[in-house]
Amino acid sequence: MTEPLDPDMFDPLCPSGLMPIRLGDKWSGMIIRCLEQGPRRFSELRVPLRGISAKVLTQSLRALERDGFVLRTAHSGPVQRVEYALTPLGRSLIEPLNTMCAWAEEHWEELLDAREA
Amino acid sequence: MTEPLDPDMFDPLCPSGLMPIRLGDKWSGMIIRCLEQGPRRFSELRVPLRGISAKVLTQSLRALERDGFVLRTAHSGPVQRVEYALTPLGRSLIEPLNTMCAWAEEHWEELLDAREA
DNA sequence: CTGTATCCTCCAAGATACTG
DNA sequence: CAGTATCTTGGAGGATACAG
Repeated sequence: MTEPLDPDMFDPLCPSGLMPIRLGDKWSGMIIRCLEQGPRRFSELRVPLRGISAKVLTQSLRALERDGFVLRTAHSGPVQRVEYALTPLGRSLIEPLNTMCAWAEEHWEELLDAREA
Repeated sequence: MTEPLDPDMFDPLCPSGLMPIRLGDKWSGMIIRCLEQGPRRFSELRVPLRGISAKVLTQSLRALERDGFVLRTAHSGPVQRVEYALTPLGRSLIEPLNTMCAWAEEHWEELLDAREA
């Protein structure tokens, strides 16, 4: 491991390098998982993501939208109603996300044990 | 999605919640991938991880060690020589990591396109 | 070679208040 | 309801110098 990896993780355009940009933050992964079962409204997302501030949720959602993971739809009407849904690209992330979570469920006891020692 | 997820992502002990702790940072995932092919020395790791400072590499390695992903071995001798290797737990992360990277390789064109628009 | 010790900067995230 | 506008802060990450 003295040579750059293939693909080079530090190429600014490298896939691996892109991941942290949007999934390395605190909320993106969780938001995507919250949208797995179908579109949700802004305030519906705040419930399972307890603790998230409106500002941060807005920021995260905007970023996910910009990157094509999420689609924002504002329904006009007497009461304001905005829905967020996964795009096909966003849905394609569900599987790798689940792989990670499956790993965590399978190994977190070990992790806790290691941390104590 | 108005109910807590199952498992609840915000349980302090939840697997999903644990992930960002060690893999959400900038370097942990990459370090683990750098150790995939076998043990590496401190300075060998700095090459592919170009740009990482000694301080940050040390911090990351210590954390990975504490969590049981990496094993540190100091070989005594005339010249100091320290090797880092994946533990079985660390190796078990390779697959989910590769799943993520495979996703990225497959979709980053879409991601770039979305970002331009 | 393998780190420590300092100092510094930046920014994600949170708190709070306010708006159409 | 779905956000914006400000202000603040903790801590990750980096630069540099030094040490065993």
